[in-house]
Amino acid sequence: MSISPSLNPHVSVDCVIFGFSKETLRLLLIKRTVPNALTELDDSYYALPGDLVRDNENLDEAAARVLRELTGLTGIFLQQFQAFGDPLRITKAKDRAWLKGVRQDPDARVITVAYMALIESSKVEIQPGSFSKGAVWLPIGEIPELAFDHNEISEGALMALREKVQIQPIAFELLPEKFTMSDLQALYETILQRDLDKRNFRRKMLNSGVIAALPEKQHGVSNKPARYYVFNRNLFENGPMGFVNLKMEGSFTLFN
Amino acid sequence: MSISPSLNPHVSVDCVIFGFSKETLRLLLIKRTVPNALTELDDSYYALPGDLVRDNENLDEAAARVLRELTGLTGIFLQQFQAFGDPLRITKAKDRAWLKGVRQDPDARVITVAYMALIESSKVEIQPGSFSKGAVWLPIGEIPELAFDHNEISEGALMALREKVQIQPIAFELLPEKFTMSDLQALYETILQRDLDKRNFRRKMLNSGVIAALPEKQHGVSNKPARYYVFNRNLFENGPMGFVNLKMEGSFTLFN
DNA sequence: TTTTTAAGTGTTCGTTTGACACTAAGCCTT
DNA sequence: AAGGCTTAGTGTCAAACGAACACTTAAAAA
Repeated sequence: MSISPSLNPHVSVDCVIFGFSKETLRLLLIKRTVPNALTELDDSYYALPGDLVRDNENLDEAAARVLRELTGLTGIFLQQFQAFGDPLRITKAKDRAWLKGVRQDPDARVITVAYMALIESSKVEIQPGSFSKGAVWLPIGEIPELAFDHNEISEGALMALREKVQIQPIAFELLPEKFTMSDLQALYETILQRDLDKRNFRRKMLNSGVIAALPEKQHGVSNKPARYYVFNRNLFENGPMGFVNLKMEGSFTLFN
Repeated sequence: MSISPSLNPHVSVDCVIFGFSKETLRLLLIKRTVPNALTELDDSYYALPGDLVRDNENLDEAAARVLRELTGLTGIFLQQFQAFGDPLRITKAKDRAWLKGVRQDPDARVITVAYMALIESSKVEIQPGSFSKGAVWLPIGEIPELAFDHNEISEGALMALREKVQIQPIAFELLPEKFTMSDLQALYETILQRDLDKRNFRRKMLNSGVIAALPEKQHGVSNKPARYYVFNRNLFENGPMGFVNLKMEGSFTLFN
């Protein structure tokens, strides 16, 4: 290890992008292909979308850019949750092979600031571009070995999400505009990994004032049609640059 | 702004060190003297203790080192809370003057990972060394303009502390081994900036099991002597490298 | 002995939580 | 048309918790 200035650590942002579909919480991961695969190893693997922070942007902007370049979306719930900077982050052979194709100094250390994003997965249209070698939504229970320390980062994001969701009404970011109580409950149950009582859940949600009932109900379902609800967007305000911040203070706790 | 590799951002850690004395919450700040003060400006100012992260250490280690080099203490509650990386962090004249004396490339951007530390302030003995130009405990209500974006970082730390303290029993880190209920309540009231009901506070604390009564009471006070309590250290476990992690899960909420 | 100061103590009421089981509405099948 | 299937939707009660509230006690000082 040199101490020359050129080996200052690189600083990147990585986005742990959560979605919810088919009753499962999923992560949006990108497929990396090692450019010059001289090895016999499988030459592709998954990673969190991320990029080096550019000279002229701050960390939030860098994360928003990564998200936009991959999904085309802006104004998404996006929150920094932890910085990772172990000097031994980059040890896997595949990681080193990939870096060689991409960086001037593949031996330099990388410190990454991790963000979590919550998006309604049906909104996402993967953008053509450097990320688009292939991006997939993988259920959180089926995440394979990822690049670098991205497994650890994903775990951290999930833990942070579980905590957040019990304090602030942010889970709605993962649902479409209109949703049923059952949708919402299934989402919370998936995130928290435990069953919630239906009646208590409804009572709590309705009393809290974070959702409002629509006159509309489901159509064409082969059972009693469920009422649709919307999240009460009055609780939100728009932050400095397209970010969404919660106005609501405290007082949103859950169940059982 | 160049894009040459030598202008990779620097990565530093900064420690927001909280202490509690004379019924006030305080920050431990260091005094910086601009080496070649060619200006007429006052040539010293306060900053958060911090340092560049070294090649061979991870972020937690760097923060622990900064804390140790300044205070001589190890095994302190120390927790990362946010990374700051605005490209315009370094604009003040004093900051630039100081950097010129210290860095090879004073124009390079610095991204800092901020930690908060909770220590019993009477334990601190300021160590001789690079920080020791002068270090002081300043009440959080009387923090002057600090270096870089350190005011913003301190504010963030205080907000993070307020949140944390309501969820996990960490405030004890700021008190001596033995303390009275009134000490404890005064601490919470200071952190949360609101009054708490004495009887409800006692009940909550005792029922929660996080403190245990000692047989011992105060001596030589000119009023009814208060009982001493200790924090129940069984709730803690020692983390990988002298860090202290909480075992306790959820279920520690406060009042009013 | 009285005064001053801070410690210590219980109860009541309203709210919130958690446990729990049946009816309603629509489609599908026969 | 009737019955079956599936999911939506609803209320009550008991226990725990939270908030409000005032007097007595122990020690030193005057």
